[in-house]
Amino acid sequence: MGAGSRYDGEVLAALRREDRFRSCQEVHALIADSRGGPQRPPSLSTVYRTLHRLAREGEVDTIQSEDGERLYRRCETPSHHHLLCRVCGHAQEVPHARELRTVLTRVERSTGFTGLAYSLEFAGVCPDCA
Amino acid sequence: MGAGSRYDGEVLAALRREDRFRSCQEVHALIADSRGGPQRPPSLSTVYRTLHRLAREGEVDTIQSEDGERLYRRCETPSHHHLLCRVCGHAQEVPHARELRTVLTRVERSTGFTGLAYSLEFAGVCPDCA
DNA sequence: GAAGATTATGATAACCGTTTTCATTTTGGC
DNA sequence: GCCAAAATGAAAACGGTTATCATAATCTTC
Ligand SMILES: [Mn+2]
Ligand SMILES: [Mn+2]
Ligand SMILES: [Zn+2]
Ligand SMILES: [Zn+2]
Repeated sequence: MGAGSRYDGEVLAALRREDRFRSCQEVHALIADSRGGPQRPPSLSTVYRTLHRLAREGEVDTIQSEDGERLYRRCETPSHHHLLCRVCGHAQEVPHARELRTVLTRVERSTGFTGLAYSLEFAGVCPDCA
Repeated sequence: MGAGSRYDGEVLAALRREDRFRSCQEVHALIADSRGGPQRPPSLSTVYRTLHRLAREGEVDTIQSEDGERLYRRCETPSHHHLLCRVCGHAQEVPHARELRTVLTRVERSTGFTGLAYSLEFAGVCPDCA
């Protein structure tokens, strides 16, 4: 059932090229650049389809930029939050914050909501940009 | 310096009509519906401009829906997180979680990032939908 | 390995929320 | 009222994403 694309490897490699979230069009350009020779890169359609599927399969994480662009990143650890540099866009994973367990049960009890989930993201200025 | 629109009142009233995040086009439709008589509603452009400015001024909060739509809500408390029902879309504010102070300083120290900010959102199933 | 069915790909158009443009209308100061 | 400044409406432009469909690659079965 390997319902995969022949470009999965190159797409994931492009995402790993630098530690930041990338748009589909950036990934497409990165793949094109990484091919010196005359071999043609995948079409933009294929990159869109591949990233969409990789996200659905949980292979890549997605966020939405402020202007509605979908950005992708290949994450390493299973449970983490994202920390982004506001200046250079550098992204890194920070370990899951245990304190959120307490918060979660408190919110569940005080509101009556069930099946609670959360999303926590950080933004700041990285050491290089400071 | 009241650089406001003559429709601010109606836009905010539409947002308050029901407790959920609304898109610009929804707000536009709500305003149109709320006018029984022959008086014409504001144009869609004006609603876009008004919501954009109200968000910039901090009068309304914005989030991005999964498909990239910008959604707006008129919030009441100064510091809070959002809790959304996955079924009906109901939104409510939950008080700011103090535990995040600890998390924030820990992330700052362990990563070297400065000027850290966070965004924490909750989603679940509200009592009515359960 | 050939024939046919199935799936992936590429080029293009369609889609849709949002922004820009600009002519017209409304507002505010004098 | 008169003029300048700001707001509005209608339409076009924009940009990221998805849908379409003909073609190409891959897989199945014999
Ligand atoms: Mn991640
Ligand atoms: Mn809010
Ligand atoms: Zn940086
Ligand atoms: Zn509900």
